[in-house]
Amino acid sequence: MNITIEDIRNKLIEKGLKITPQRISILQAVYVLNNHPTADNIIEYIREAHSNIATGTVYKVLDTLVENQLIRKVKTDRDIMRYDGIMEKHHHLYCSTCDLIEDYIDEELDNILSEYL
Amino acid sequence: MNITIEDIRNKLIEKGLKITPQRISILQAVYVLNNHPTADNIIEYIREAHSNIATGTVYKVLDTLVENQLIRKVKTDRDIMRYDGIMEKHHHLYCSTCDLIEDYIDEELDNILSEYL
DNA sequence: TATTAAAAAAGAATAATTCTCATTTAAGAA
DNA sequence: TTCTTAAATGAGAATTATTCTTTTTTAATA
Ligand SMILES: [Mn+2]
Ligand SMILES: [Mn+2]
Ligand SMILES: [Zn+2]
Ligand SMILES: [Zn+2]
Repeated sequence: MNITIEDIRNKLIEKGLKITPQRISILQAVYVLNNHPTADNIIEYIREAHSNIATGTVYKVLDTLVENQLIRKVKTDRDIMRYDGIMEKHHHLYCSTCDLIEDYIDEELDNILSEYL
Repeated sequence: MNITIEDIRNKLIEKGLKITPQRISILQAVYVLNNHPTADNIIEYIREAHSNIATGTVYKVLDTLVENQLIRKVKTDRDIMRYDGIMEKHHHLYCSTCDLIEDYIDEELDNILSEYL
């Protein structure tokens, strides 16, 4: 179930967003890095793959993707924003020591929370 | 149930902390401002009351007070730390629009959460 | 009163994010 | 295809809450 560049283009098109190499790279990076990367992780990843990209562009594009519900922002205890390409409802297990975020699905917890009016 | 300067001195003494005018002012400010003030709220409040204080001192003292469990840090959606002088266990209702934090006590919720192993 | 470790003052440094503005480009029109 | 232009990007300066560094002051104890 690897996501292709074509899939990414389609996601952008569905949202009526202009297709740019930067947007494709960034969305792909979020998927590939897939453990809630920081903006910096994404910048590093894209620059390693030989294409340069401006820092401001990355933040701008990430915001656009969040606004269009293609990715999500994840806050942690630290002052660095994390990004999440998984849009299905899920919780996070978070270790404040090493700043690791693990996806966590628990229907029982969901039920308890939704029953609590 | 107003907290006096003497109460504040005693709290500091109980924790084995040196009594300084800055520590007294800051802890008092947290109590008086009492709606989860920012470091800046505290600085403004103390400076209005005619005494000058260094920004770094306020952050340092707040950290000391947190370490000694005299106050708590409260994170919000914004990048500004809030401080809480109420040490009894309580939840927070948070409005991300106006950044207001309201204390919230709900034993039923506490029970549900503690029963959820 | 003298001693001294701890605290505070002052202001520079940090760093993630945002902002500004000149340049480039994607996408639709002709 | 070429033209047009609103939108996107690049480059780097600006922002800002917080931390750090160094010097000076002070609270607590003897
Ligand atoms: Mn996740
Ligand atoms: Mn509170
Ligand atoms: Zn860990
Ligand atoms: Zn509100």
